[in-house]
Amino acid sequence: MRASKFYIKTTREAPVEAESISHKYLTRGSFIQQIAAGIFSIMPFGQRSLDKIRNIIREEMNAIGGLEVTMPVVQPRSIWQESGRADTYIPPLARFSDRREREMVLAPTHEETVSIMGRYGIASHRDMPLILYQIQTKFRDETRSRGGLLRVREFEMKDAYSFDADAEGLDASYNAMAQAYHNIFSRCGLNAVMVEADSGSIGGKDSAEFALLADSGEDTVLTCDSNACGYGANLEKAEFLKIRNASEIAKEVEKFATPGIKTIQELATAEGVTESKTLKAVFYTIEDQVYVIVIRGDYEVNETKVRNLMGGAGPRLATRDEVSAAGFVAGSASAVGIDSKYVIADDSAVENANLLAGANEEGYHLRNVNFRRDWDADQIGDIAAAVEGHKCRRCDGASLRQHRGIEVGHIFKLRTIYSDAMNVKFNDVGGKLQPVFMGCYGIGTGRLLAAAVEANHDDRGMTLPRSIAPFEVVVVGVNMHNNDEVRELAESLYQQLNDVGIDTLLDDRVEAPGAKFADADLIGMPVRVVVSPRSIQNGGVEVKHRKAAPSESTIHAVDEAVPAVQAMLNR
RNA sequence: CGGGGAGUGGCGCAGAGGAAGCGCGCCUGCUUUGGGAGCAGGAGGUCGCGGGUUCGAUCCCCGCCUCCCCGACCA
Repeated sequence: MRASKFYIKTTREAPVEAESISHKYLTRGSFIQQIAAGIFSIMPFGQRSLDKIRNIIREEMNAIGGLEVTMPVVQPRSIWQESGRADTYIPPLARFSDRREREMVLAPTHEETVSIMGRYGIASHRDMPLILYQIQTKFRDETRSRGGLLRVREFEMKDAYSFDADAEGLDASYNAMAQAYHNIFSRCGLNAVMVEADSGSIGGKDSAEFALLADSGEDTVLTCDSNACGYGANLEKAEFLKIRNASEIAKEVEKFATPGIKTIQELATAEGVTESKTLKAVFYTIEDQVYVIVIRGDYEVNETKVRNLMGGAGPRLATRDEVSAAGFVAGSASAVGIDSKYVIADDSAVENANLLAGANEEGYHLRNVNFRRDWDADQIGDIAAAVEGHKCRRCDGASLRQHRGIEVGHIFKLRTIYSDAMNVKFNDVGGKLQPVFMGCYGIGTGRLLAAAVEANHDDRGMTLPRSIAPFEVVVVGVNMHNNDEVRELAESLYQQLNDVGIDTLLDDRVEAPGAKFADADLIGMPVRVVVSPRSIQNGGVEVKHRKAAPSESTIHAVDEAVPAVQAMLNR
């Protein structure tokens, strides 16, 4: 490709609203153009990088037997009613009516349509395993967009779906997909970690997320410090080892005055004990009912874990009015004297004796409160949030470390939730009708590009790996428009590089050399070849890797230039 | 959904109740040519939209729209 025929509209300055590195560089490099909040056009440079990403994904999907399909963005709402998600997936689901007043949605994901595709043809265990995938546009109307392509409303996703006859088959498909994902991310220059995750609104059982650890991410990921252990999970899912207090004989409850004390910290300080000797009471509303959630004072509640414990209903913090209407005294609240139906407890709260708790009376607390004797809960489980420094539960010792991360991929074992709802069934070996075991697997292509920039850049621009940079090599002809020798050599080199299959851009624009160098660096041309009167005088052409300093170029004789470029590309 | 901020040529910004400006970019010509060149001459704006106040509003007032950032959190 010749730069004079390409659409290069780089700028020195990025729009003020561009906060993240990837947003700035992708905008300045004319890869993307914003149209509305969370809605972008992809420009020619961006298109080239995304095409390369898509091809890497296709190769890896095809390698595990995936078959590419395309499913519709616009779908009748009725199929969402069939799966039961029409009413549970409300905010992100963009709806409209067509001219016949038929209710339509813009697809945010494709479990429904792929289930319909699956049930059309899967009749026998012999039809499986089957993996279908597509690379296609999604729309989610809820998420607050941010960071350029990092989080958008309209986005392209590679979504794959597996169909298997049983749980073992699903495990095999899931594991093959996990390996394919590792391959994809490493080929795109990303060191992504696979961590356990909550399955959220997609549903299903096991799920894992692939995260690029980066401060610009909006995900929180915890990993075990021990390399041997390797445990990792996102915040919604992460478990940790709860350190129990030393066991004690239960003592008599004592009520005592605590004027002005409202917080756990104040209470623990006033009594001269650690926060682990206290019980914290927090109020959540779940389906219009106020619940008191009890957790040991040194831990925090993880809402996602509460949702899962309560069967998927969305908890939210109760309002001040709801709390007082339910008869609780904020600041001095506890589960003591509360009907256990409305009490949810973290296991940390029930495993420790003689704790401090609110007296449900303004200005009073209780000493020596004990589970079962003084209060009870119908729902008990792990609902505590892990934070940096907590001990790993997997290896019983090492500390958990907390990171920010960009979620670049997510894989789920759906099992039979969609096949049951959507009637995807097959005859097993014994001739019995069984639901299909499904899995689903997603990668956001645009986010992957943005993440790759977050992970590969310097102060001059992007340093994307060869595999996903828009071009592999740029040949810069210095003043080639008015120097025949330079022009002929640059043209010849351009031809030779193309002939050996290297994706090359010839910068034949009438621009000052500095402008061409600045653009090559901004866009992140992996290898730069300079042809100029000076290079010719020095014996040939200059070859430089993008990551090398501007002074670190090497001169190569003309007939050795192509092998030198190939060697540098492959290093 | 809550809180904060911002809308002025393609991009970055300034501006004042009375004839819309600067830098970058763009066009033409000349000069220049190794890290975003110089000179000269040009093109390009419904000052987000609607209403109000005023002799006069891009500026003041009211309403709306859009975009960005932060928070989605413990009583």
